[in-house]
Amino acid sequence: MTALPPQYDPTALEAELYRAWTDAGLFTPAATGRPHYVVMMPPPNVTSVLHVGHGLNHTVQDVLVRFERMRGRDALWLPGTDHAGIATQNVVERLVAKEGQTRFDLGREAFERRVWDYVRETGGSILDQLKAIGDSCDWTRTYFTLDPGLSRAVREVFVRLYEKGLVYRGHYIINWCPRCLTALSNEEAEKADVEGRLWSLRYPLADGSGHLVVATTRPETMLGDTAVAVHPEDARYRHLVGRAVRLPLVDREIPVVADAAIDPSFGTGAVKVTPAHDPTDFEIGRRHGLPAIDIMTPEARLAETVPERFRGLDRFEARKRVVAEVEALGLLEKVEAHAHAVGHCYRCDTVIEPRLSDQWFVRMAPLAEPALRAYREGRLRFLPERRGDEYAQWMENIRDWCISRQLWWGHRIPVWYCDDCGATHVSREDVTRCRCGGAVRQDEDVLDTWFSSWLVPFSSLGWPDDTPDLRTWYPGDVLVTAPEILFFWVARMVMAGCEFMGDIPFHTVYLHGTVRDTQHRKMSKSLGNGIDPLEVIRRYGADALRYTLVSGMAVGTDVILDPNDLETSFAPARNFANKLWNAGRFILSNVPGPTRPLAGPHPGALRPEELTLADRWIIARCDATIREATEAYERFRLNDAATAVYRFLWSDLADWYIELVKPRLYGDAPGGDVARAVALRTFDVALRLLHPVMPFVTEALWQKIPGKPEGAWLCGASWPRPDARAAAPDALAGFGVVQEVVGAVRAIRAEYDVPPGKQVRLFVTHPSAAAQAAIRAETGTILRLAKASELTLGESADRVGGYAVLSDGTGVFVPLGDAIDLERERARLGAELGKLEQLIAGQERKLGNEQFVARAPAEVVAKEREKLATWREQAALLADKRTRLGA
RNA sequence: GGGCGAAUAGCUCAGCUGGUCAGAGCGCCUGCCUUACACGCAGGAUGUCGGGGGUUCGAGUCCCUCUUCGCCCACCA
Repeated sequence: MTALPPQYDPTALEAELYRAWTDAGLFTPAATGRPHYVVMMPPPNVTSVLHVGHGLNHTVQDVLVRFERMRGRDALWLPGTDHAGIATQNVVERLVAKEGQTRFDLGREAFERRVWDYVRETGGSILDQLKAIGDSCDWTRTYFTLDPGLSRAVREVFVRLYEKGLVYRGHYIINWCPRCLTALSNEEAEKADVEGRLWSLRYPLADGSGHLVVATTRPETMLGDTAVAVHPEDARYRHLVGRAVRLPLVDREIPVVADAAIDPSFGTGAVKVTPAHDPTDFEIGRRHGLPAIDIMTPEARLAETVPERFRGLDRFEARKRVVAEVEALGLLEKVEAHAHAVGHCYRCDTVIEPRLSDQWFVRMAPLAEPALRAYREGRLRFLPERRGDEYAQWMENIRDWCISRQLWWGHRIPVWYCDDCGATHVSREDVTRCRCGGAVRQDEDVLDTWFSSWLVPFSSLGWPDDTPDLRTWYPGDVLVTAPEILFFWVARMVMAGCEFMGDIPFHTVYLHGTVRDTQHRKMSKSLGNGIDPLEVIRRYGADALRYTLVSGMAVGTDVILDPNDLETSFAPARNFANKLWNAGRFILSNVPGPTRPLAGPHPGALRPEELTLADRWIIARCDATIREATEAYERFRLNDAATAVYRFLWSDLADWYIELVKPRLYGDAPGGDVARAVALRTFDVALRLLHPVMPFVTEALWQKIPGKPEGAWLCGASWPRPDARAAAPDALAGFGVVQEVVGAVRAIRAEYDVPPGKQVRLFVTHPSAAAQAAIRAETGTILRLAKASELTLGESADRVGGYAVLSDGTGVFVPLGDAIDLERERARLGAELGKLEQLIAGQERKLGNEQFVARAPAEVVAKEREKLATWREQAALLADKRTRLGA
């Protein structure tokens, strides 16, 4: 075989291996009829740039898919991109702004073309970046949520829900982003705690008999007040209900109404009512027939409906102005600090303005019912389990979904209005003319991005047509994502699956953690604390990135990485890949051709009596690792799986088996063929077990395995199974003794500074029966690894030496009289002891000084006392050592 | 305001159904360029398992409480 370089160079191999896998079609499953394993990739935004969050999410998915593929399931991981309405439109709007224009300058059609150009130009890059991570998804099925097929599914769903009465148009208070100029769903309005203020304002009674005090966090909205509300049972205000107050600044008379929605214990128990700008107030307004005065423009500036001096002011400017004027009138009762939650746009973080408008909604309760049932009946499970409660809680309190967006980028709402007869057409096909013959115009709005992504488990497979793909791959199995989109996407996919396919789209939802920095802050562009996965791949390799992410992640916990120290984070995994590489180099260079089968009916198979204790031990360890890793992968404990294989490869195979088997591999030493067979087989197994996590380095090595079938890829190879015939659990204990003996001698050598090249004699005293057998079986190994010239079972005549007791009580004795220069060693110890005694004497003087003890801070004194104690202990140890050397 | 997590070596974390669980990696200390690997090998030090109380023959592991961080939900203006 061609010599492999001593350092693994990921960049030289990864791209080529990836191409080989795709060329071989390994990621495109054939529908063989075997059990399938289907994972829907959370479609990244088409404009997004790969960040480490993708890295984590995709590594987890890829590990699971590769594992199940090797287990023989038809594994489909279906990739796609999301048109991401608001996010993408914002990106292009910024580009247009650089040219000094707005989308309104361009006009709708031109702007849409501009977005399409942008998407076509840059849209694929995120997918290419995913390939660098090693994603084994089926690129032949890649979709985009604005593809014709998926767009047809969107229309079909809209029309069907409309026909069932589950889609409706309504006039309500919705969450409005004054910067994006669109309505948002409740989920898209992220609540954030804000340290705000609560202003108490006096509203004079219209008859001049006094005033009412109302409290508000948004004083500017008073310009749109149309009532003051109190609780009907509130004795303080009962006499005022039905009377009127005079709204300051506006000079408008508004009624005092009684409404049960008011909490008498909060503030003064009297509330200003602004039906056009608050959901609760809107409901109160409805119940009492109050007018709703919209006082704001879409940009959240004050509108024509307020007194002239306020018009055009930004809402926060207006707030200051209103407060100032109220105060000038002597009507500001008080201002208090007030912490409360305020909605922010999840795309641009602008403070949400509740706004009254006409929007399209989905009635969700009927859709939630079967989705909730699936969870309650255990057909749908969550990892970690507690996330299931969040899901259930959300489903139980589900609110209608505002799906219309005042954007230009997205699926246009399939509704046409006739201006002549006023008819509304909701249609799967484009409508060009009304029944009445009049012209029609399509609804200007587009649909929420999530209105297309909630369908992907089936729309990506050809729905609404009844395609073979759909029949084969629906329902899927596992959904892997971050908890942030549990409601946006996961919960809604379950509802859509139940409604349109009659079955949930996956049975398991695995919600992994978030990648955070060492201060536990989420990594983000704005904080500048991100880690660029491509840089990590460039410097350490994709395998190192993957291994680091996987091993840092227990089920449901976050992954903490230091963006300022990639070396600390990623070098260990890179080192592991290199270790694997070198173990492979060694084994492969010593195994020139195919080896004998380990066990079984084959004529050349190894016979049990040919195996040494060490052979049986490594086979047993290998089998145990197969069980451990397999179970861990099955239980989504990817970190445990990674750790198990790491331990086996490094601590067992490399540190022990390879070391001890060397003499058998060189030349024509006896037992060489057995050693080669065992080494190759266990190494092959380890490569398979590790492949899901580190696909590249394992594949590169596996390609060199002698006897590998022509054209076979580890990526498509079978998952290893424990081989009961070759397994030897008893060897675990036996070889454990061997390891302990070697370890004990090494420790003694280190302790007494025995020169590295110096051979020692070794006595094993009163060994247990099992220990005796093990030591006899591997005497050669012990002598070599302990650098001992002879091993005697029994007592030694020497008195000077190092002694150790093993866990089973077996004693290990190393005479040292002839192994070290006793005089020199005694002198060394004596010198060390002398230095220490001087230090101790000085310290004792210091602590004997009453001035010091009385005046120095207590902690300092304590620290000095500790030092003294430590030195005394060290001195005692040195003295003991010297005694053992016969001094 | 409700609900839920987490606090274990200097750092990042394992420790799943109470009894070799006091661990791993990194870092640190001491030797080694031993012909697979110095991205390595061998040896070593380090923790009142957040504080307090309880259950138990026995508790990082169960219960209560306190402290500190984090997450989800919520129309008290």
